[in-house]
Amino acid sequence: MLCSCNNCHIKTIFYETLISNQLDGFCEARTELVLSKGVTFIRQGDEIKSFKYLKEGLIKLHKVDETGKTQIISFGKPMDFVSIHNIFAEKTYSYSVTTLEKSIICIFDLNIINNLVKTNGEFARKIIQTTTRSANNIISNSLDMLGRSMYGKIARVLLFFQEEIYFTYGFDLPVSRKEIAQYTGLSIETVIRVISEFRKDGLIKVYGKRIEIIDKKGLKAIYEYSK
Amino acid sequence: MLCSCNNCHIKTIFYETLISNQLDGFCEARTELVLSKGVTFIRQGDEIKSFKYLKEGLIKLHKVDETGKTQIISFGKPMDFVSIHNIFAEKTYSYSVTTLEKSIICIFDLNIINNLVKTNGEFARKIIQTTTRSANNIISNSLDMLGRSMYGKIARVLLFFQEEIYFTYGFDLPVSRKEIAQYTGLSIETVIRVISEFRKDGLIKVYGKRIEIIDKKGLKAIYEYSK
DNA sequence: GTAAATATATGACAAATATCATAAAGAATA
DNA sequence: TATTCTTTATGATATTTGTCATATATTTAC
Repeated sequence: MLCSCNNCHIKTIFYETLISNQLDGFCEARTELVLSKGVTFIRQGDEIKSFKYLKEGLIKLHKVDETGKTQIISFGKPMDFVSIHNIFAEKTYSYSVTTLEKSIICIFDLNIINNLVKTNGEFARKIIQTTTRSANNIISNSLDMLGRSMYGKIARVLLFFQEEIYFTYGFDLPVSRKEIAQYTGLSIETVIRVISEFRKDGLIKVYGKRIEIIDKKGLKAIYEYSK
Repeated sequence: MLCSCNNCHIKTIFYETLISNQLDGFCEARTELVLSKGVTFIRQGDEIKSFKYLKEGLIKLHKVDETGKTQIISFGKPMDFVSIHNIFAEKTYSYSVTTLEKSIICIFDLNIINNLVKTNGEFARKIIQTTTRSANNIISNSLDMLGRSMYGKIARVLLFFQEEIYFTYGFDLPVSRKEIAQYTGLSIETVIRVISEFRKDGLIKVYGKRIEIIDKKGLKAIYEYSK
């Protein structure tokens, strides 16, 4: 069965808003794509033809600015809408999307979604709600970053992976120091140095990509007092 | 007549998507509010009861974080939806809104808008489009700021007021140096110093709040090469 | 498996930005 | 008008962050 995943946010929206015959057609129109780590499956400038949804895995949204510098906009986790920030507003993507781990993407034809928005107001309302929340998250994030020192920025990144992605104190960082630099706006060396300092201060243990958070309170304090 | 403003974006959406009897009821339900400079008409934490639209003037969206520091999120100009970023997603505002100049706000009851979204899919689609575009602007803005030096940040602010608000090379800055600091994440002294430097370098003339852009190309070059 | 490329790490130094102090000008208030 | 408060301004100095150089470890390509 195609629409059988547990905890599927979009399925929940469908069940809450669609009448059952709409739901059936919808599930049949779904495509599932299994992608390995490091695959760029949406490219900045590509025409938007489908609505994508992250079922499993981890992704990054990133873009290249006029000067050629790469910036990471945000990280996406399961149940996130991948393509929301442009899909309803523009014809092409203004950013790229790349998997950071093996991921499963659900793909719906854009016309079907658009049609549902047009013909089902309750569905539309839910979509507005979800896209707005997601955009709000990105906005709070960048505003937050803008006001913090390098220590606060790095602490936030580590806490993000611990609290929102892996839930355990030990985990393998899915991003390189360079990618953390692209996300925080810091230089690579600064990122490496701050991680080293955290290690020397006994806040974390580091074995290459492997991070173990030893003193979470301390890390959180650094984050909070870093304004 | 209540719905008689030219260039009203929301009226355009209505005309394009509503049938005429819906439109009539809508215009009658509208309230217009004239506010002088410096009035905070939406407060962080307030319950969201209406949909607000900036007809004339200039506003700032701002918030206070946990540490008590004020941040300016964005500036709003005529035809901007004031309340979009929370209205469909949350029950209360996560930011405040204050006039920077005498402004006129159009107010619609939230229930009416919500009803239209539910019953008119084309209207819903337009609302999604507008809110998404606005959120995208804020996101590009903060990402852009994150990657620039103090010179680039200040140049951007000055160019913003010239290109998007006043259109003339000479204008009165509607914000204090302190507010520019809250917007850019720089310290007040740095903002003042950079403006002074721009003046000493002949890029602008400064008479208190009055700014005259002398060398726009130069300012733009500083902005662009400031990554 | 070896070579090349990339990622991590650290030191030394330079540049960018913040902080503290002080002062003058303007705006708000009594 | 005098007084207080806020804003703008600038210097001196400290702190933060970036750049360049170099080294080792790790990954990728052949």
